[in-house]
Amino acid sequence: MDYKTDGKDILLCQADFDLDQTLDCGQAFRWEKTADNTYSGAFLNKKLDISCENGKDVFRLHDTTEEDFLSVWADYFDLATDYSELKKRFSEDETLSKACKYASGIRILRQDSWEALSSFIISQNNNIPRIKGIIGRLCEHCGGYPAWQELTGETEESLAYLRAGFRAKYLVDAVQKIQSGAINLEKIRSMDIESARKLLQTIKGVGPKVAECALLFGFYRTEAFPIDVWVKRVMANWYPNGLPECTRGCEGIAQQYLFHYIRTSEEAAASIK
DNA sequence: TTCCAGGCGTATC
DNA sequence: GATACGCATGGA
Repeated sequence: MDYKTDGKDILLCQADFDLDQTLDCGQAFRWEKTADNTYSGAFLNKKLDISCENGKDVFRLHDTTEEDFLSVWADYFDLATDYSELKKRFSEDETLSKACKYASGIRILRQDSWEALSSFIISQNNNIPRIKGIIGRLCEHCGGYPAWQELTGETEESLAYLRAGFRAKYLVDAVQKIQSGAINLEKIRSMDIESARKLLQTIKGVGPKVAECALLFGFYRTEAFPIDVWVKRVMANWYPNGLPECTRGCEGIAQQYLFHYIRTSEEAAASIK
């Protein structure tokens, strides 16, 4: 890892990292762009302002100790993974090659399991701006993203301020199942993926898609492959016979390039039905 | 006004 | 097991 500290900030030199593509691509919902090349956000109860210094590969993590950088942010931003190598693998496939070139700075964020699970419960049949709105109200009300322990005792009615609609009762059920011990997030971490999928789907409002998102973004199970309305279009248009071999074991990471590509690129939009 | 959004529960066959 | 439909909310 190529970085230095000046006693106040961390300066990180990092390839394959673009703030817009990573922090505003629908995998995490509480990073806010505060200026050109600058985002403000948080992981658990640690806040961070991060800016790109040269429009390319130099990043400033403001007011960050070396200890926090190494023990928290390096992991969160998945700095130990070689995305150049991954993209090289993916680029054996023609469409993936285009998707990786289109947004070459996407990384998977290693998020908190509860935040990812609850965020993607909120995400269902919803659009990204409104998901951010609901999560923003939740964080404002709780003074940061609430741990599940802080939500025990909440009801569909007491969560009305979120304006989350029918999803509020699903959050309540998730909290209750974790509180009762029926779901143990730490144990899910070490489960085989099929058992983890089944267990997560015992929560009301958690089906195949939300479970895959929780596993990919909250548990870093890179083989999890969330299929939403956009990825359905990806599969129907480009992979009617399934994903190519080169994605094996990292289907979820490939998915993030494809999701971003079909959702935002004009080139992709022009080539689909 | 109608349609849609990082879907899922339920009813019905 | 497959398919159809309703669902809260708010922006386009």
